Amino acid sequence: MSQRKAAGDAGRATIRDVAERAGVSVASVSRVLSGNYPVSEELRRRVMKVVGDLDYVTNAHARSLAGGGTPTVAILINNITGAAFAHVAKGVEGAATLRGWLSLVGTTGDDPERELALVNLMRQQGVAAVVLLGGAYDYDEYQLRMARFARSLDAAGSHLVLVGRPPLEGDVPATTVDYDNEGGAYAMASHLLSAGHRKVLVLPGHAELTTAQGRLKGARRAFEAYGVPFDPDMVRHGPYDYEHGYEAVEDSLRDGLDFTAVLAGTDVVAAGAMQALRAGGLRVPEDVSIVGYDDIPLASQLTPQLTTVHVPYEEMGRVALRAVADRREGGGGRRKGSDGDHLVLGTHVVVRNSVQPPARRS
Amino acid sequence: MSQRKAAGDAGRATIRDVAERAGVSVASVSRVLSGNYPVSEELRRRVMKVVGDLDYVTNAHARSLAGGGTPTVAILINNITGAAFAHVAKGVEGAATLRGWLSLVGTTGDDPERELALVNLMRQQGVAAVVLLGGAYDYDEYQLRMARFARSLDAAGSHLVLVGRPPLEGDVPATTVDYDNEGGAYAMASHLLSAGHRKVLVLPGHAELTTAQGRLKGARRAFEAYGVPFDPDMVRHGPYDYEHGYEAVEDSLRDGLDFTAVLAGTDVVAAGAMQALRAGGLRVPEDVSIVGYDDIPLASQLTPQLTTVHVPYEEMGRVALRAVADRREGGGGRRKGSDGDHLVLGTHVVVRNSVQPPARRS
DNA sequence: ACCGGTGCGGAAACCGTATCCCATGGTTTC
DNA sequence: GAAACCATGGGATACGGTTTCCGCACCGGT
Repeated sequence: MSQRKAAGDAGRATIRDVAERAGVSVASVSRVLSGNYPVSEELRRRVMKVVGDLDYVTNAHARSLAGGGTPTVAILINNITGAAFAHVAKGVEGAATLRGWLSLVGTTGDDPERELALVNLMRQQGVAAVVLLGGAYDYDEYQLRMARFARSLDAAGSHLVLVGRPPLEGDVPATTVDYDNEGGAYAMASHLLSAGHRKVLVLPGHAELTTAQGRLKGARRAFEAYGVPFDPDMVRHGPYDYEHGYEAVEDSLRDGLDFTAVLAGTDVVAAGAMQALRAGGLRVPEDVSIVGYDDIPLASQLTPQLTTVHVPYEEMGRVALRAVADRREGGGGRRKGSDGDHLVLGTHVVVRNSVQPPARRS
Repeated sequence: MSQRKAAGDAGRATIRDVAERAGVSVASVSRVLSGNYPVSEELRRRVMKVVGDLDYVTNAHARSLAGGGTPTVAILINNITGAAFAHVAKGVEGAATLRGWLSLVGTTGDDPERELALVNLMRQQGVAAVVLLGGAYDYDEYQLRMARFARSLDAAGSHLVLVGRPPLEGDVPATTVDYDNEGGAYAMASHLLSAGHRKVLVLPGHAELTTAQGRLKGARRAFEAYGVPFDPDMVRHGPYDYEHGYEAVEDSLRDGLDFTAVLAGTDVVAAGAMQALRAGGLRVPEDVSIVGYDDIPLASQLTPQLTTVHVPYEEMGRVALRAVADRREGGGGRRKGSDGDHLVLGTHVVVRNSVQPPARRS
């Protein structure tokens, strides 16, 4: 339509508008704003005045096209509603902000299709790194897919960070930030065993989920260490949600399963289990003990407060971001599997009030 | 360094690389990819082959500079850890994804400074809209600040959406998606009153927070409607967290306050209150009834399950995004305060097991 | 066989910013 | 007093795409 010169025009002000109005060159405005070049006080004043008047902000797209631009991290999360993930996200975000980085959050809803789309989207955005949160499904296809992602991102100058899942096999350009999942489960199960429990209902999670596998394995090892036979019939798999905890216990009670404790794969599952026990007329922890995993706020808000395994989610987020930042600054030095590509954080049992020595039961 | 032509070069592939390798022009590649221009089958095939080989994705920055680009919504949230906010975010995200929009999440940590920085950051990103989540602090300065944000964004072709807080006063270019906060509180309080409760401890939240003010006002109106005098001493203000709920009840018990029910401003506050009551040797709901507000998953996971007010958080998110999308498509027709700028969603009481008629107490 | 139309590919002009290179004027140095 | 220099500001170009405008072929019609 019009010559786009019109004063009160719509659309945002450009650096050119500022330059023109201040009677200086575009380059000068850019320099005043980025401040990486000597400028006279007079010039700075004049430019800043106009910037204020026009409420000008630089166009981030143009800036990053031209080479500048603030680094961005993308956080890919299954479900923004999950407390544990939210804490990791918080950690990443906080650490990113601290360095002036930007962070995006995308949710995949557990849909591989959507995950693919998001990774590509992030690649388009030219993000410095993509942080993938949560346990992985242990299919071969999944491994391949991730390896492809990693290479793809790497080729584009970006980087893949896996948080809360085991590292990829082979020589894949990705960083993993993990926690001692199996160790936590071992400690947690040991806690129950040393309290005298022998009949334990185990709700590790989905059988194909790496976190569930690790937790189950840790528990198993503890049983072995205590010389207690591990009964596979006492294991019920299912999703990490309240409903599963509830139903698993409900079913077990109906089936007449004999147990004095529940080892839940997650605090939320534990909450469901607790509710089902109550519904079944059992007291916690007098009749049945319960332990969880994750140590989300919910754990200390339940009655009784839940004994659980603390996972340093927020710190994992911070560590993940630091890893990316270091790699980016450190220049692309060593690349291949030299360690530093796999960080493992510790876990520990938090003892609260949901465990007692087993009472005699029917 | 080198002439940037080198084949296995680092950095992502450009559209030029694709064109060259496919033996066609840059324009043709662009056309094949955006698909808004007729292309021969042969050409499409050749280009797609190379795109696959090179694992090429378009540079989002360049694209949006050139006019195209996918619209982006920014979600600004106080604390990503809050369940209610997370649900709104989920709603926004879901609706955005559905239309192929992108969404960012930023957290302000309740820091006005950071909020300002984020809004500017989003302005730089050229987002289609900025969605601000959560109750507002009712200072005059805050109103001014928001009005400035709104105008700033509007001038840049973006738009401000306020979710879960009352609309801005005056003629400000912003959309508000709100819920019937006061009505919900009115209904909730009525529920307690009709059960026979007359001594109610009220924990509405921070006195300056608009949501807290609305909830308090609704409760007050219910008391009036029932002809029950409202005792200001029975109101304890504080943050919307578990600790506040716990401490408020703990203090009230210590002070010897006489109450048969707790009207909490939030489910999380209710959870804290419940715990404190138990710690004080009181049963819920036999000795003291409790109600919450928000209806986050926690509410139905507590024991007893919490009677609360359902707020359609996720839907609010969807509605917020729809409002933005409509406005963007509908062309900048009407602007000023004609309604449609303020949407209000309904709330309703969800009755569970945390309320009983009052028992006789000391 | 010539002409107009149609369909498709190419060259070039932007989009808004950062930066490289050069011009200029005043200051320091011999 | 002239030459070399430093501090600044301006002009031009690159970044990676999209899109408009053109031109070239190839088609059918007369």
